[in-house]
Amino acid sequence: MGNRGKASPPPEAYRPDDYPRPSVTVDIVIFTVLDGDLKLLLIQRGEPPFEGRWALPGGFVRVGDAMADRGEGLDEAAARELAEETGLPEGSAYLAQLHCFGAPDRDPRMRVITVAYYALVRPDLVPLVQAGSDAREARWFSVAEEVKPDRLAFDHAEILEVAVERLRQQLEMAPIAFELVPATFTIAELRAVHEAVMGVTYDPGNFRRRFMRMITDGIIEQAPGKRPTGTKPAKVYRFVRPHPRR
Amino acid sequence: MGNRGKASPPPEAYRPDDYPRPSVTVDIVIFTVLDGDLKLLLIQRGEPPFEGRWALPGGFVRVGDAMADRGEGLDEAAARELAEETGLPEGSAYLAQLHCFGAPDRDPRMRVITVAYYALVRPDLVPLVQAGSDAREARWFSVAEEVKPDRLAFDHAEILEVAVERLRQQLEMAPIAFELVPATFTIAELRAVHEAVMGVTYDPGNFRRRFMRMITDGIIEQAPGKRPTGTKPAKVYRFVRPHPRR
DNA sequence: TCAATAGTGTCTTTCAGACAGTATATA
DNA sequence: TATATACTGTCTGAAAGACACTATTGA
Repeated sequence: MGNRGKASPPPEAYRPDDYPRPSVTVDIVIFTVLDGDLKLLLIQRGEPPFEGRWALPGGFVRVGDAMADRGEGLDEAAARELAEETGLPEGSAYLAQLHCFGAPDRDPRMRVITVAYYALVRPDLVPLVQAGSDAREARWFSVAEEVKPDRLAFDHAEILEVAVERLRQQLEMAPIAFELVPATFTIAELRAVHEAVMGVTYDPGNFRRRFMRMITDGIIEQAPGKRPTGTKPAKVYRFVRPHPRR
Repeated sequence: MGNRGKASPPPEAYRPDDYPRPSVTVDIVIFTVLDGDLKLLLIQRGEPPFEGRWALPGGFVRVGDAMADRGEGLDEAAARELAEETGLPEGSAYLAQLHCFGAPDRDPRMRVITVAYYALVRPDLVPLVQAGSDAREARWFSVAEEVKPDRLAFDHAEILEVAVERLRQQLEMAPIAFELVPATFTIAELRAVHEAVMGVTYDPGNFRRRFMRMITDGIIEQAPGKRPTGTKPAKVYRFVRPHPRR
């Protein structure tokens, strides 16, 4: 980028300060899996536009005011928002940038460009969530059963759609399922996460074998103890780098 | 952070207009493959900062000034920049959003957040490129041989790195190689593209079989004619939806 | 005729999916 | 004892990689 930037063939030398600037926000699609169901944290808006509607948590990126204060980076802003909205300590959830949305009319008030992130909260942390969240109403919704995309504020339905798509894709490519189970877990629990996210069922035997390979690959290892299941107790495993952020 | 309205747990009701806003640009990593080599279009900067250094083409997103004019969307801005910088008609290259970069100090002058895109230009269009590009010096660089990441302006080395990574990933997942060959192509040409992008060599026989499957899948089909190769002429194929944009 | 590339065939390994079978806990 | 789930084994088919082989052109 550079100066010049404006119109098609104009020569050079634009002082960027001359350009109108958009507001920039981060919005976060916060997922967890509870009881074998993919859930999403939404916040009820307290004022217009979309008053009373449910929306993704988010907020403005702190940009600073000039030379002195340059504000925060995008990942930083997202981590801060995530912590603020959930009450969880920073770094306790997986967080990754998703996509940038900037349709001119996505906010009726003004031009707002948002950098969407998605976050994965381990289910054992969910009980801690409500605690820290601020005044506004926050609730977990079942993505499959409860979320009504056309009732979401702004373009958040579109963001959610991209997020689910990306989550599914990542789940098949990266060792990311561990971000959605407690520190130790059984194969069945891991399978439940996959099934909840992908919206399919997996053959228990085949699924197990697939993850047994991760043991020989050194990605997961058996942990001490067993998990009672109602019938035969199951072995528990843990992710080798115990719940890595990145 | 010091916007006057800091913001951590504050109740509500910020008039977004109160917040300082960043400049927002789009930067485009424009790839092509020429002579079996992955190339990148860079532009030499004519003024500080980074005067004389090579940079990704890009420019400011038109944001409009108020109610009346809301400006353009991000994809729109990227398509416009791409057209302006290459002289190619809009829509003649594949274009997809890559990632958003917003480190506070990525532009020494001021706070600038950039939405990075990557573009794929078919090699048969490359000769048309210089024509339309404006006064500034633009040149194709071999990504493997010529680009010196630490000589690039701003954080463009980082953007490039992410772009190459994404391109490789996409090449293995999506029918995207067709964006880097002429409308009709031989298997060897397609293989050359894959080899250039991935930086490896493929067994010709195995590679062929892999793409023969795309015929039965209806993704590519044989086209009339043969391509002389110096020895035995090769069959030519075409992408079934002839070079789809999206 | 030779060199070079186009194009085909075969063998092996890996892995996913279907599915049967065994083991071990609780009710 | 019954049953539900943990866990193991087997078969099949798809696909990738290594590699040998045939076909067809230009020089």
